[in-house]
Amino acid sequence: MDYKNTVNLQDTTFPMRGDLAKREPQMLDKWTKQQRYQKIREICAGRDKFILHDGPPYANGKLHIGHATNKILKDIIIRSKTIEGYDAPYVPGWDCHGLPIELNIEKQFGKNLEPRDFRNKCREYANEQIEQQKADFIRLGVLGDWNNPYKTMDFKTEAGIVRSLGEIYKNGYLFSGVKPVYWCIDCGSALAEAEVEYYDKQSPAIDVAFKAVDSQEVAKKFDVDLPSGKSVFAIIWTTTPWTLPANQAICAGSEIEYALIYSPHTKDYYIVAANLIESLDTRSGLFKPDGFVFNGQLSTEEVAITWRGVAKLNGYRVAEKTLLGAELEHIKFEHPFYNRQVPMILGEHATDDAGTGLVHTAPAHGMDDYLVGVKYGLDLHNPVGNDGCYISTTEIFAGMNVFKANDKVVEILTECQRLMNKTDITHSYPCCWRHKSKIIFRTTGQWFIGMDKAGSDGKTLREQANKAVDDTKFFPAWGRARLESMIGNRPDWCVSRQRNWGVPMTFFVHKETGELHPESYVILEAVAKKIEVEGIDAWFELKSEQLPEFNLTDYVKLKDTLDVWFDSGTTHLTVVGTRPELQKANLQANEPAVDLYLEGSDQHRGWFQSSMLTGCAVTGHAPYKQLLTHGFVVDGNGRKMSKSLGNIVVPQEVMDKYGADMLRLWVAATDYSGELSISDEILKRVSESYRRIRNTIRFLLANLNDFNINKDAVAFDKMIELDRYAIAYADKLQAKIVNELYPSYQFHLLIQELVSYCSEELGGFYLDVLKDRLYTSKADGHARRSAQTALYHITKSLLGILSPILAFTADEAWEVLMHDANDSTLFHTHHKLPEIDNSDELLNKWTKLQEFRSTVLKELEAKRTEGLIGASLQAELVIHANKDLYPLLSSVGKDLKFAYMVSKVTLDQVDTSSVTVNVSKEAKCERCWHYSDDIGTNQEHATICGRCVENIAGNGETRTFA
RNA sequence: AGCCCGAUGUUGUAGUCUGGAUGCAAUCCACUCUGAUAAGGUGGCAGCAAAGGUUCGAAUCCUUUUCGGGCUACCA
Repeated sequence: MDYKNTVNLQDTTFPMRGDLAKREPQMLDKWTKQQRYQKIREICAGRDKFILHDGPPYANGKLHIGHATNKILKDIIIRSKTIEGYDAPYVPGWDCHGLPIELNIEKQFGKNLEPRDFRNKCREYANEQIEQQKADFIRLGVLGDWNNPYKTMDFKTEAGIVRSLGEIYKNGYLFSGVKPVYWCIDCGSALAEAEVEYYDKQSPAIDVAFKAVDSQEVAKKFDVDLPSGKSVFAIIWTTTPWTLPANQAICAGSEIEYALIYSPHTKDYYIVAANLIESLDTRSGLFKPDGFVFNGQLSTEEVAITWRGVAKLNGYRVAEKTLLGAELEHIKFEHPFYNRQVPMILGEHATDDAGTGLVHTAPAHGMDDYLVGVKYGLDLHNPVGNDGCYISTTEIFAGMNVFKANDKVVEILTECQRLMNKTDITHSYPCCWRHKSKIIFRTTGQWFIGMDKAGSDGKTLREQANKAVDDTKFFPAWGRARLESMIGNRPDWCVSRQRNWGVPMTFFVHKETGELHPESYVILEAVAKKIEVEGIDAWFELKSEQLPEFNLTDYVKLKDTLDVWFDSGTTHLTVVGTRPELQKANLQANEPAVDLYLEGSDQHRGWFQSSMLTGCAVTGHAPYKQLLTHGFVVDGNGRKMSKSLGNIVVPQEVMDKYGADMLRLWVAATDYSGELSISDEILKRVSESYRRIRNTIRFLLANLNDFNINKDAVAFDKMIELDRYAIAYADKLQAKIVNELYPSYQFHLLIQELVSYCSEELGGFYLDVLKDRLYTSKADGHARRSAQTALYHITKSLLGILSPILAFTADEAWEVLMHDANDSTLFHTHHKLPEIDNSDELLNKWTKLQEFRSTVLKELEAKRTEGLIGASLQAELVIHANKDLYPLLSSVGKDLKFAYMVSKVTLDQVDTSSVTVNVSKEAKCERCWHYSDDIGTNQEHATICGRCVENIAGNGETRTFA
C-alpha cells in the first residue's frame, strides 16, 4: 500500500509566486467594478471618523518616487484606521492653478490667446495631467474616492477660496502695501518665499564713488584742509549695478570707524571703513602705488593733510582722525550720474566685514534698504516695471532690461569717472524655483496677510499660529521646532500675484484712493456665488453693472490673482469644510477638523504652514491635530536622485518589475523619518522579505484547505496546549501592532516584528512542529482540527495586520481563506482572537521550552555534522534534567518528542542537566517517518507504526500538549 | 555662511536619552530534509563612518573630522 496517499497533504490556489506585476492590475479592475471604496464607506457608516486630508500634488508632470512614497504612507494609514474600526474616508486632491501650467500653455499656444481661451486651455491641461497621475496613484493600490477627487480649480472650490479670502479680510488680517517683494521677471510676478531658491550666480561687483556735495566741509570733519580743486568721495560696493538708478542714500554703520584716504592715482580723497582700506586697495589698486616707499617727504598734493598715520598704515596716506558712522549722518552726496543729492544715513545692516563699509541704498530693491528708506523718508519709488525693464520715465535706461543695464551702468560710471573698480564675483543669489533665473527685489503694490497686525479679535496671526503649533502633535517630534521657527521668522505673506491662471482677488478698489470698497465682504460673497456656477471667468468677465445693488461707479476691479499656496492652504475650508463625508458629527468648538496632515518635510514651509496660517486667520486654530513628516527619497548611497547621477528610481518601473506591494513593503520597512534609501539591491532584499511573508501565508492557507471553521473548529478549552499557546502568542503580537505600532505610524518596526514572526516563531518553531500533526494525524481527528483551529485564527489575524501594507497580497489571501472572491480584509475589523486562559503562563512555559529546544537542536546538529543522522527523526534523546528543567519538560508528557521533532525522548531528573543524542535502532515508519518499535504490530499495515494505524484505521491518536 | 539631522556587516533595522559581551531579519557559505520545493530546518561568516578624550569599561557621553541629507539667511 502506498501510504503517501493517506498523508494529509493539502494544496492551495494561493500560488507561491506573487506575479504581482501581472495580477495586481487584474485585482484592481475587480475592485473598481465592485466599487470597493463606496462599499467600505457603507460598511463604515456610523463609526467615529478619522480624517486624513490629502495635500494636493501639483497637477503637472509624471509621478516620481516621492509622490509614490507619500501616497503609499497615506494609504497605509487610511487602511489601518479603517480596519481598526474608524470611518476613514480619503478624498485625493490636486493643486491646479498657477504658473507652471500657464508656462506650458504659453509654450504650446503662444502668448496671444484670449484670456478666457487661455484659462480654458489651462483647465484642460490640468485635467489631462490629473488623469495621468491618477492612474498611477490607483496602480499603487491607493484606496480613495478617485471618481470624485477635489481639484482647486473646481468651481465650488474656487468660490470657497474667494470666500476664505473674504473671511481673512473680515477678520482684519489683509492689507495692501508697498513693499519689496521677490520678483521673477520670467514669471512677471511676485514670488512667495517658498518659490525662491538660492544658486551660485556670477555678478559684476563694482566700487562706485559718490562725490560729496561740499567736499571742503567733509574734509574738515576729518581735520583735513582740502587743497582747492580736490574732492571727497564716499565709496560704495555693489553686486547689482542696475539698482543704482534707484539709489537714494548711502548707508553707514553707526559704530563703524571710517577713514579719509588719499589716492595717489586720482589725487582725490575717499571715505572708506578703516579696516577695509587694504581689501579695497587689493582689488582696486587705488591707494598704494607700486613701489611706493615713504621717505618722510610729502608731495605738494599731500601737504594739505597732516600726515601722522602713514607708517602704521603701510604706505596708505590716511588722515589721522577717523570718524564713526554716526558722525557722517546727513552728509549729502551727489548721485554718480543723476542730478540727485542723496544723504548718508545709518543702518544696522551696514557692516565692515565686506565691501567698503558704506552701503548703496535703493529702497525699491531690497528689504533692508526699504526699511531704512521708510525710516529716513526716502523716495521708495521703483523705476522697474513688471517686465523687468525700466519704466519710460527713467533717465538713460528707459525700456532697458535690468540685467542688461548692468553693463550700461558700468559704461556710464566709467564715463563720469565714478567707477573705481569692477570685478566679477560668484555668489549665492536668490532665483526663481521654476526658471532658475535670477530674481530681483522690486517694490510694488501688493496684498499681504499680516503676521503682526492685530486682527479683529485683537490677536496677531503670529501669536495665534504659535499657540496652534503648541496644540499640534508632531511625528517625529522635531517637526515642531521646525514649524515654530518657520512661523516665528516669516515676514508678512504676500498673497497677490499678477497672473491669469489663478483665483482672483475679487475686490473693488477706489479709482483714486485705492481703498477697498466698504462693502467688500458682501460684494465678495455675491461674486463667490457667481464663481460657484461659472468658475473664475465669472470675475474676469464681470462688469460693475452686473452688481447694481452696490455703488461701484468710482471703483475698479482688482486684477491680481492669489498665490497658489493660498489655494492649497485653504483646502481644509474649501474641501474638508464643504464635503459632508469629511465632517465629523460631534466636532467640538476649536477642535481641528482634520486628524492628520502627512507630507514631505519640505511642506513645513509650504502646505503645513499655509494651512496653519489660513486656519488661524479664519478659525482661530490649527486645521489639523497631528502632523506627520517623511524625508526625501535618496539612492542606495544616500545621494539625492538626479538625472546627472543617473540614480533615479521610477515608481512605474518598480511596479512593472516587482509590483505595487513591493513598493508598499519598501515604504513600510523603511524608517521614513530620515531619508528613504532605494536601489535595486534594496528592492531585492525587500522582495526576499516579501517572499518569506507570502510563503508563510501560503503554508497556512494550504493547511486550512479542508477546514471549515463552522463545522470543524475545536473548542478553545479542548485545544491542544501548543495550539492555545500559538493563539496567545498571535494575540499578544496583534495587540502590540494594533495598539502601539500602527497608531504611532512606526511601520518599519511593525514589519520587523512581522517578518521575524513569520520566520522565527512560525517557520522556525510552531509550523515546523505542527507539520507532523497536520500531515499524519487523522484528517478530521481532534489533534489535527485543533491545529487547524489555531492556524485559522492566526491567519485571519495576520492578514488583517498585513492588509494596510500588503494591500493586494492580503486580500488575495483573504479571498482564499474566506472562500469568497468578493470579500476583503477591509470589510472587517481586526480579527478578534479567542481569549486563552492563563495565556501569560502558557507563553512563559513555551518560551522556556523553545529555549531548551535550541539546546537540543545544537546537539542534533553536532550529530548531523558527524554524519550519524540526517533528519532529526532519526534521533532519540536522553535528557537528564535538573530540578528546574524536569518539571517543565515532564509537563509536556509523551508529546515532548513531537515538540522536539525526534522519535523518542527519555527523561529523568538529575542534579546537572545534559542532553544525549542517540541514533535510533528502530525501524522507520513508512508513513510518518518516526522510528518506532511497534512497526508491524498490525498485520494489515506491516510497514507503519501503531500511531499511524490508529490514524488511518482507528479514531485518531490523542495529543494533549503538542 | 549659519543651524539642524543622519552614518551600525552586502541590505533593512533595534540598541544611543539612562555607558557593561551587540541583537533581529535577509543575503552568502556549510550541513540537512525532500510531505511549504523557484520552498523548509539547523549551524556559520561578517558590523557600531574616522580620530582623540572621559571611564575599570564607550555604538551610547564629550571634542574634532569626513561623508550624506535638510533648513534658514543673505554678502549690498
